[in-house]
Parts: sequence; structure tokens; C-alpha cells
Amino acid sequence: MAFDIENFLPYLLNRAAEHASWSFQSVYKSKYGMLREEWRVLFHIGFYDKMTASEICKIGGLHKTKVSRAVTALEKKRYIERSQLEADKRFAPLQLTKTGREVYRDLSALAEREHHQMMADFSDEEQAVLLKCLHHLRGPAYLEKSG
Amino acid sequence: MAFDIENFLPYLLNRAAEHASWSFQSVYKSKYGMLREEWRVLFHIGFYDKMTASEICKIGGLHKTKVSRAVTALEKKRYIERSQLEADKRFAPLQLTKTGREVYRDLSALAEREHHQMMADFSDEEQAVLLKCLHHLRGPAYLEKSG
DNA sequence: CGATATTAGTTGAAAATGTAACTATCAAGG
DNA sequence: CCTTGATAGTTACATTTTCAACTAATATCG
Repeated sequence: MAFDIENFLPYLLNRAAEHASWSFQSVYKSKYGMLREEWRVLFHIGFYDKMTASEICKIGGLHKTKVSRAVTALEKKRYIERSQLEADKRFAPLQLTKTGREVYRDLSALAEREHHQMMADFSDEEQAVLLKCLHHLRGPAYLEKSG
Repeated sequence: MAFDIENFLPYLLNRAAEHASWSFQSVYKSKYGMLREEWRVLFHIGFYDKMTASEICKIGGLHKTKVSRAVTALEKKRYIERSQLEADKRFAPLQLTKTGREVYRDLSALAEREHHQMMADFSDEEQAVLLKCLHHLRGPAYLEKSG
């Protein structure tokens, strides 16, 4: 079988990801002035609660410089605040501020709606297969090359 | 149902896409010194044959500045050459050079192997569902917001 | 202890990207 | 033909990203 671009998995995944992110991006960008990595960091903290930058790196598969800069930006917007771990001063646990929690609530509700809308076109079984495959393709969740 | 990051489709797609692209990226980067968009442009021309920049934009869902720069870079590497359409001098049809065809052959063979390797973990039915869903999620193939 | 190695996180410079404005060519209507 | 408007593609400039080097704190091992 010859090479077929339109069914080449990495390409297809990229196209699908770009398309799927599109409408949601415009919301957190225009409504809250966040970049993609800022939103990623925000929702990790919102979802997993208090966590450090390096935990976000590991769980989110993000490079530490991206996280560092996103954290600075989110702090400036007063969406998160960082504390200092007394036991080990290298660690700076992060958590949402009141404003941050509101932003998270708003955006995660929107995200959920988006998600269901996108999934609505598929049968229950298709949805299950899709999620299973994507989870598998995503690779090990906690062991990433970027940290 | 509450919002669950790890099953949020755009995020999952992004993670899967990043992970899936990873090993292949390192090949075209280190072996041929190409960026992602350059590889995208190259394989579009290799797959669809002679085409103009704006056709690549439409089919590949790429912004015209990306394509423009990728074309310049690929031309400098002597992987493609551009001609001039006499009937309408705005159009510059692009095609692979001999070297370009070799690069395309090499990389598309690799890509195909990658693809099959990734798919091998899924049953035939899962594969079919996955591809169907991804095609659907990718949106209309020839009507993009970037051009 | 004290030297060396790790780990958390930051920063600066270089490369890549996005946005918008630009040139050049062609199309359409008066 | 001449103005107005599209389309193909490029370029300038601002914003992001990447890469590698850096600081600071802790861990390890003689």
C-alpha cells in the first residue's frame, strides 16, 4: 500500500487538533487575554488543584520554560498566586485566586459544552473507541520528554 | 457530568498529535534540515504533484505566509523549483526536483512505516473508527479559514 | 562537613510565527 | 482604456517559542 497523506495518522491528528482547538482558542484569547499555554497551565491548576510548575510540566507534557512564562503571565493577570514551600524552597506551589477560579469555572463549562458538541456527531461506541485510541496514542501520561 | 481535562477532546487531540509527531519530526529535522511546515509543503507537492502555493494553503489548511516561507526555504535547499504560469503570472506552480523526489520517497516510506506501527496496536475496527472520527473532526478538507 | 551532582525554576538571544500591510497581476464594469 | 476590486504571493514588524546557559536550593557521598 502506497503512502496516503490524508490518512497519515500524525498529520490527521494535527489537522484534527488544530481544527478542534480553533473555536475555543478565540474564547480564552479574546475574553481573558490568555495564550494557549496560559490556558493549559490554568486548567491544570484548576483541575488538579495546588501544584508546582514541574508537576504541570510532567502531567501536561509542557516544557518548563513555557510553564515558567505562562505562570508569570497568569500571576500578572492575578489568576494564580505562588507560594513557597518551607520544607524545600525550590518548590513554588501554585493555586488559583478567586478571579482565577471564576475564569476556570467559566472556561471549563464552555469547554465541556464544546466537547459534547464535537462528540455529538459520533455514536456512543465510536466515542469510546476514539477516546481509547487517543489515550493510547498520547503515550504514557506521566512520563514525558519535556520537563 | 463535570469537566474532565484528560478526556477533553481538543486537549487530547493535541497531546496525541504532539506525541505522534515526535519521532517523525526528529527525522526530517536532523536528516534533511526541514521544519514542520517545510515537510508539510514538500509532501503535499510530492503527493499531489505540481501545485501552487495557494492550492497548498487550501488543501493543507496552512496560512499563506507559512507556505511562502516554506517554499523559499525548500527552494534554497533545492528540493523544489517554481515555474511561472504564462497564462496568469500570479501563479507559480511548484514541483519537486530530483533531490526533492528522493527526499519525498525516503520520508514517505518512513512515514508509512510509522503509521502502520502506530496503528498496529488497534484492531481493524478501531482503526476504521479512529480514522473516520479524525476525518470528521478535521473539518471540511478544502474549505479552510487560512489562505 | 565539603565537593559534586540534581532538581526547580528563570532568563537572554536566536529562531519561528502571526498579523497586517504591501506589490504585482488579472478581472469586470463603465 | 481606466477605475475599482479581487487574487497570488511577499515582506516588515511584533509576539512567541526554542535552546542553552544560568541561579538557587537540596541531595549525595567521600
